[in-house]
Order: sequence, then C-alpha cells, then structure tokens
Amino acid sequence: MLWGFAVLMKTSLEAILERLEKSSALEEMQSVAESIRDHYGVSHLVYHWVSSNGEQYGCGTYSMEWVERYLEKEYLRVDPVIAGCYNKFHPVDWKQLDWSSKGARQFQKEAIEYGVGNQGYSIPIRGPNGQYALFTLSDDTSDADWAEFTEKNRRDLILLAHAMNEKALELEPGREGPPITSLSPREVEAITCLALGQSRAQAAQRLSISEHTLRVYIESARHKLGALNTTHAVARAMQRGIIVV
Amino acid sequence: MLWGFAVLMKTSLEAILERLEKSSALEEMQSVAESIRDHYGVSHLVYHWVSSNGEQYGCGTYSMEWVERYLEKEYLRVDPVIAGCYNKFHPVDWKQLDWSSKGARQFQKEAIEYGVGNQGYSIPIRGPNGQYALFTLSDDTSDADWAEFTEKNRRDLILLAHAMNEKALELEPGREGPPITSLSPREVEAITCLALGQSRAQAAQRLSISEHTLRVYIESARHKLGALNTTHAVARAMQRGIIVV
DNA sequence: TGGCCCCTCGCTATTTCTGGGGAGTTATAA
DNA sequence: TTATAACTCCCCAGAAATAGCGAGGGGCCA
Repeated sequence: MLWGFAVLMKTSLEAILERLEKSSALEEMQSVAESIRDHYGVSHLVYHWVSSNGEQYGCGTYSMEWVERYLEKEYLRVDPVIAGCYNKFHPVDWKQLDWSSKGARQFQKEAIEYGVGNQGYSIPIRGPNGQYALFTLSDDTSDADWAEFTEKNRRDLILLAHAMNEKALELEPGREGPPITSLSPREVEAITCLALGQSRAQAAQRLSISEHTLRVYIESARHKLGALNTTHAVARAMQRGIIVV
Repeated sequence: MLWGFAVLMKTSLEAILERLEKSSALEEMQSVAESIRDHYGVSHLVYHWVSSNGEQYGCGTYSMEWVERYLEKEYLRVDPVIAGCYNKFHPVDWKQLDWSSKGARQFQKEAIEYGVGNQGYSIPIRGPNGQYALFTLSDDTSDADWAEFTEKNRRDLILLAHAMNEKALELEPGREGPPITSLSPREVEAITCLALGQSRAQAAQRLSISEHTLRVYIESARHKLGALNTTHAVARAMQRGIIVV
C-alpha cells in the first residue's frame, strides 16, 4: 500500500501530477520499507522527508487510516517527533522527546490507538536547501527490549537511513542540470550582513563601501534569488545554504 | 600534532580562549583520526566542520605546514572539496569535483606538493543551524585502487563520519541549557509569511487580521528572538528551525 | 481568583527600504 | 579581442517598516 503526502502543503494539479510521475520510485521505496520492517520484526517503518521546495513525501507501513487521520488533523504541527528531531543530528529515541504539551499527549494517545506502537526510533538526515528527512522505526514493546534493540541495530539503521535517503534524492526536483543560482562574493557578504540584523547603512560601513553600492548588491542578489524583498532574499539564501548565519 | 582552525573567521581573544577550552576534546579526536588513518592505511584523514556560529574547526593528519599554508592563502575559498560537497548529501569522490577553475588547479598542485595525495573521498554531514562537516580520507594511489577501496569501505566510513560528528557536537556551543525561545502559533504564522516575501499588508490579509495586529506579532517575535529587525528575526527563526520555508 | 500569555484593534511621526534611472574600472571568459 | 560579469559610485521620490503610546476579551494554570 503506497502513500505519498505530497498534498500536505498544497493541493494542486501540479502536486498530483508530480506524485503520479514519482509513484514508481515511491512504490519501490515502499516495498523496501516493508522488507526492512519484516527483517527487523518491528511494527512499522516510515521514511518521510521534506523536499527542498517544501513539498512533503513519505512512504512506509502505517495504515492508510492513520496516515489520513494524521493529514486531516494536521498532526505534523503537533508531532513531537517532527519538532524534536528537527534540531537533532543523530538518532533519537522517542522517549527522549517532549510529550508534555496537551496536543502532543492527544496525538500520542491516538497514535497508539492506530497501532503505531509505543516505542519509536527516528534518524534525522539533512541536506542543503532545507532538505530534511526522518527514517523511523516503531514497535510495541517494553523500554528494556527497545533499548536493547536500538543499541544493537543502531549502525545498521544509520546505513539504511542513508540508503533510503539516496533513493529519495532521485525524486528531488532539479538536483542537477539547472544551475543553482550563485551569488557573487560581495553579494553573499551583503546578504549575510542583513541576515545578521544590520541595516543597510551599517552593512555598508562594515563592508567599507557606500550604501548605494551595497544596495546594488542587494538588488542584484534579490533578482538572482527571485525574491520579492530583502527579507525574502535572506530567507532564500539561507534555505539554499548560500549564506550561513 | 593538534591543529584547530577556529581562527579562520575571526581572530579574537574569545576564539583563542574557546580553542584552549576545547583542546582536550580536539586532541582526542586528533588521536582518533590518526588511528583511523593507520587502520585503513591511507595517507591522511581529516575531519573539518563549520559550527553553528560560523567558527571553523578541524583535526586530522595533514602536516602543520600544509594547514598553515591553507589558512594563510585562504584556500577555503578556492577548495573545490568544500564548495563541491556543500550541496551534496552523500559521499563524494574528489574526481567528481570541478577542478577546472584557475584557483582550483593551483590549489590542487600545491596540495599534492604538500603530500595530501592525489585521491580523496569526503563525506559531508549536515545539521540544523548551518552545521556542516566533512570527513575526508586522502591517499596517493591509482584511480582503480582508490575506487575499489572506497567501494569496499564506504559503509564503514559513513559510520565513522557519524561517530566523529557526534564527538564534534560536544564542542558545539549552547547545545542544551538555554531554553529555546518559543513563538506563539500566530507569531510563527506571521514570521513565515514574511519569510515567504509577503509585505505586512499581504501577510495581514492572508492571516485575516488587521495590519496592526500582525505588527504586534512581528514585534513580539522579534523581541523573543532577540532580533534587531524583521529580516534578522526571520533569519533567526529559520536558523532555529522555528519556521520552515 | 489573580496572574500571565495569547489574540485582536487603534494612532502618529520618523526612519529605512525599494525601484527607477546612469556610468566608470577591472578581471575573467569566450 | 570583445563580451560578460563583478565591483564601485551617484540622484530622487514613493512605499514600507519601525518605535512609541494605549486598550480590551479569552484561555490556562496555580
């Protein structure tokens, strides 16, 4: 059973068409997910990622009912796994997360009802352009058994997450071909200053150029990035990893 | 022989003090790097990362002369390995990189002179807040041998890169402790709209509130984030993963 | 129940940014 | 060699953001 949730952020004809185009790759990942689940004998395996353009995809072994419920209720915004792993580098046990908020508890209760399992282990992976993926195993077992399981298979899971990710990358739009917009060194410096909260006057002083020149850089960078204003340009530059703050 | 290049971006008293504080951890990583090099019988192993605050660190087995040369000449800005891996997710063989630019060829020539080796394999890893690390092996050997070596040890190296990274994270400033500022749902929505390039008027319309109210959210978010202006607030919110664009 | 935070709305004046225009030098690339 | 692009400087007028003030209703928690 295949499911993609490319519709999370926007429901459009393009999203549906894209999804169809990608269905064969997703199906393949789907079947791999089932194999992994069976191999490790856990309840579920889910791979879920946010593409560089903000679209979300997923494949895994959750029941269709749970996926629909998740989407319908917009649990993405409450799910502590999503929020908790976002700032993590390395594998995270669900027990380490913060389930204290009201929404999170409600979510947890429902998840267990839908057979997700009380234990979970998620491996976050990140790429440029805001790509963010989660490789998750969940099961219904005791704390001790789960700890032993994750400890034992930790390395395998990291490698599996990597492999899954490599596959998912094939679905990424414009990975190669379309040249990534590149800013000139000065433009990068200018945008970086703005991202640090400096006004144009301050930034110009810092770069030892006139404010007019600085403005030219910003305008130029804005156009290259296809941004509507300075704030947008900074956001895009950060998202694409062009600047680091 | 330990080397840290925390001074790349700024040379300040704080940088030096920080470096001293971290020296024991760096030394440990240094010795691990040497062990790995010996185990795999390659010429060099280097682990190099950009911390979330933009400071750069490294440890590895390059000669002190080469490191100094690299820093002195600011090769960081020319090095195709840095630039080429920045947008990559997965292990990269140096042969796949673009060595065509004038600066790159000069750099390559010197690197070989300093004993870096003609072959290299780098594994990029990313985390939130712009963290970006490279785990690199280099050697002096034929294309065929190198291909066989990397193919064979690929999985090991991914795991080693992960482990190294975990160690490096201990040196990250403010990983825990300082409570992460949280924005209210409305504030998040407001900041998100701005990050998407909307003006305040547009954002207000989109959220179906008055522009004045929207402004209150933005001001509030700005203060919570300790930001100097809207652009800065958006940058910080993105950096901390509070908003996703 | 009192305190705290979230959500909503209003006004004014000042500062800053944005969007047009043009122009010269240098360096790298075709 | 001639483009092409990067870097630098300048003017102006209109649009937008910022800083400061204030006010009321609703919900959650101790």
